[in-house]
Amino acid sequence: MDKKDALAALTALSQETRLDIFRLLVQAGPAGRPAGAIAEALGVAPATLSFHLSNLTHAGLIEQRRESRSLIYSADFDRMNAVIAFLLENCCGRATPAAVCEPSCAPDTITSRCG
Amino acid sequence: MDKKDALAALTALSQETRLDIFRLLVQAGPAGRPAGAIAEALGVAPATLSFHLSNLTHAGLIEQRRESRSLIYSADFDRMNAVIAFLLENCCGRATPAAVCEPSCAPDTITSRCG
DNA sequence: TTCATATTTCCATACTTCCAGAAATATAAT
DNA sequence: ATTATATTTCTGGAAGTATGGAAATATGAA
Repeated sequence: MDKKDALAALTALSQETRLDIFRLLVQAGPAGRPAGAIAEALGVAPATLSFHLSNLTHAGLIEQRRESRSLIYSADFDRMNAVIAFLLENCCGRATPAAVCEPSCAPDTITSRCG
Repeated sequence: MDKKDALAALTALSQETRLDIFRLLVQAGPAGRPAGAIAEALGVAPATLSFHLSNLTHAGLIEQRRESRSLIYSADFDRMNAVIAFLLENCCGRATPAAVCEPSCAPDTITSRCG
């Protein structure tokens, strides 16, 4: 991940509504959540939610898929790993531990380790 | 670290000049760097640098101390650790490894480990 | 095709952030 | 005291971001 991508991710996550959306989707795991359910859970207007979902998507932090009439959004865990790796490498002056981040629905599969 | 603090840190780091400043200060280690040297290194106007330093300070990511006429800024590594811990806990659905982040000038003292 | 549901795009408004010149403040040297 | 150096605060304009109502688009059901 280069600086441009990291800045985009940090910008996306530095807004309260978007951070809330992302946290919700992390909890939801790979199954994700339809836009409507996110809007209801967080109490934001549909147009506003759409604006923020678009922002998170362009930052590469979430993915979209259609299921019938619903658009399902889910967190991109690999991308979030890359963001954290960038921060560790560039803003902490040390090397990155492997795979620190996993879907919460699969806690048994955590593979992180430090060398 | 609560959500409010994490948002402040993410907001601060999501701006290119401020990310550059912080990276420079991480490289500089606990010794830090005077404002003038940062301005020169990054090629930003003094007033602009001061604006960004103030922003980073309020976010808790850097500290200031005076040495004669110079104001020396340095990265707050503990705070950066807390930001990464927040991201791991809240945006990755997993627990935090201990102390992932150390001053680059003291690589021998890295204490990180995963449980 | 007609209707309902789910979501986005368009638009205007309100607000925030970035920037750097000019003036102010703090410290130190002569 | 006067002068020089280092940095911040003040200021205002330009640019970017957030919000939500209304209209448009996409899908599916009757």
